[in-house]
Amino acid sequence: MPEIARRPENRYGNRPTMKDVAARAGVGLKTVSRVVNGEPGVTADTERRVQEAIEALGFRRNDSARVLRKGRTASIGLVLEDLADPFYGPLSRAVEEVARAHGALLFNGSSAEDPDREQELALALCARRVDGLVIIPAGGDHRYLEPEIRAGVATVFVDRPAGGIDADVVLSDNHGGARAGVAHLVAHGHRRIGFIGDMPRIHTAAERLRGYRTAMEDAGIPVEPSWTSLGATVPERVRRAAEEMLSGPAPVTAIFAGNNRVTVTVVRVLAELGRPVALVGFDDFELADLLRPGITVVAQDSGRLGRTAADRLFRRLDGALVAPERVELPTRLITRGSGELPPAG
Amino acid sequence: MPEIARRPENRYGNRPTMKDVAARAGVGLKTVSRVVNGEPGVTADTERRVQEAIEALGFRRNDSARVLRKGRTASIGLVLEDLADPFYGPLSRAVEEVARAHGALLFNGSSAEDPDREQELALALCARRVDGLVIIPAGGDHRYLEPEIRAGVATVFVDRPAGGIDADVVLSDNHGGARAGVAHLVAHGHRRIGFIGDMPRIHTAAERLRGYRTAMEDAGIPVEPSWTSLGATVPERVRRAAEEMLSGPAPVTAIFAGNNRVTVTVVRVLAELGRPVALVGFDDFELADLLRPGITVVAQDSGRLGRTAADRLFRRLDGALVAPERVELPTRLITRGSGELPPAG
DNA sequence: TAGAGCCTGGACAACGTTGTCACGGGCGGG
DNA sequence: CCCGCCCGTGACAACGTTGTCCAGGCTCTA
Repeated sequence: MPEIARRPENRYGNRPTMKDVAARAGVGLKTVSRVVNGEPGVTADTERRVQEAIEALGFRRNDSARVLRKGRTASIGLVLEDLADPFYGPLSRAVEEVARAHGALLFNGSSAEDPDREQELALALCARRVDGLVIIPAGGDHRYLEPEIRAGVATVFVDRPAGGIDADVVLSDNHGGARAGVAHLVAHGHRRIGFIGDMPRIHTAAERLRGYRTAMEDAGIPVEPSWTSLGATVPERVRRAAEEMLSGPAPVTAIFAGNNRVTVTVVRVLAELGRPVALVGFDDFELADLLRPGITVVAQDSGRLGRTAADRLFRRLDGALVAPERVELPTRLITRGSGELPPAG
Repeated sequence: MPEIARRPENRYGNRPTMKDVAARAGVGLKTVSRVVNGEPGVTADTERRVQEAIEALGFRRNDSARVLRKGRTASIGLVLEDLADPFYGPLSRAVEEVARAHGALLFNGSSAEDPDREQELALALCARRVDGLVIIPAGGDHRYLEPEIRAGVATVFVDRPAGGIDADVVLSDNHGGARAGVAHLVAHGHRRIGFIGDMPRIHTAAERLRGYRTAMEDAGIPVEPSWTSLGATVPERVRRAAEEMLSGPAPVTAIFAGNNRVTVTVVRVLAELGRPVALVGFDDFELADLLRPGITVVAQDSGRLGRTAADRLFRRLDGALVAPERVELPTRLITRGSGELPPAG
């Protein structure tokens, strides 16, 4: 009966370990570890022998084992809504850069705006023992993270606040931004101003709606129910909402769009309409300046959101034991033409 | 002398382990493992006791240790050029979805078009023992991955081919796409056609240039050196290149733009010019249809690139021992107006 | 030249999990 | 009624690394 190979054939495809390197170099295990980690206490000659063995075998340290031993994984997790959404690209990249500066790798996952999936992802990342989490909440209840945070997972929420727990949050000034955007329309003579936004269970959507209402109240304009559309932002629905507001005996003369997907659809509707209607959108987007007219927007800096959040996270990992904080970043109104159109009719 | 705590204070923030759960439930370690993993052979009563202990302690399995024992990490790495680039968003998301379907998590890193950084990232991921890698090459030499691939890391290259090693590659038909785009301009009567692209050391850029040359040759048009601009795609340079081609006694009447960043800059230049110049761009981009004229593009499906690559990767992980293959996905010409302008002058 | 101290290197345990195996008790069949 | 089998359970080793500690040989000084 032939001897069965002891090493299971396909663990890491039978990778060499420090033990193998040590055997080949004729030194002890720990000496290899020292060389690999650049620790002092190894003579030049020994080091050379070890290096040669490493080269020859194609050894690469198994960071999984290292992690197990050291207790830190040097990795963080980012849970966002959709990697494919241009808004999250710069945010994601910014988080990555900060992580890189701290020698950490980044796990990335999309919740697809589904609270269950967000939880599943976040907990899977915790099981991997990421050192920290940056979460763009999809759900409104994050108590499931309580044991994790207590156990030391640094956690920062971005773009939307956490629900039910006390944690760091980095937000844009959605209320103030929307208020300023709508006030801008008012300043240009509009009174019948429509608002098309996302489901109000999403915090940013609710805040922007609130900003709209505040601005209208500031201007002493009572808001007609038909001027407001909340709900899914699939193009067909936005299109229908816009068309309804723009028809009838007293149509709106300006629209405030609650996010970039809405803005784009509204631009399409207006292009077909022929009649000039003022438009201000929340979120900047590429090429907004190239359209005719250029689209006036309330811009938030998604890269800065990510950088701020990641900075906070690593400060916490570096031992800062400050109380959880809520940071609100300012928005910026960029005028390009569409928001400065006078009311028609 | 007080007893010093045995448990180092801040490993995983002193998380409970299976051992702790076992002690609390009054069962053996392995029984906890069985419950956690849903293995059979545990009575309902025992299971209940274990579950209670898990809840009470807030236990979560340490997948790092699990990985060490099992040899598979259920994670894959994606090395791309820039997460913030809209082209990579859908690609990244597609890879993530496939990974998710296979129960794997996704590491994500940007090489910033720097070969050293690509290598550093890829090797860091290998050290974490990712099961597989999806790489969008920044460099032209990937022999550094040879030992890793031999050791069993499934590797698929996307968007650009690997250098120096035999591995799976998923590409767009850059040559054919560019050729078709330029031929489209020729068909609309243009003969003096400019090409503005990226550095030819980037494979896609070189292929698209080749496609341009093939199309010109097909049409029997000799290419003037001044019609071609290759190099960094920072806006200022593209702008200068475009302005040069468009001036002089025999300016180009059409421009083929080698990627979406170039296209956008060219659109800006043309908008300022006032004179109609035909334009076809490689890569589609959002809102291309809303510009006046709409921008005609050669579109590639970045999501499909990612999906195809990830599918291949997991097929390999599932044991398929097929030879490395080169897959080329078709591109699609989308006419929107800018490519159908007749030559001016 | 002898003793003290330093410097290099290795043996060993531990990290938290899973695979292997053995043990004991209950039950069914002969 | 007894034997054997199966089922539930737990002890133990192993995964690959790092931290601790000790041994042995060297150098430097008195």
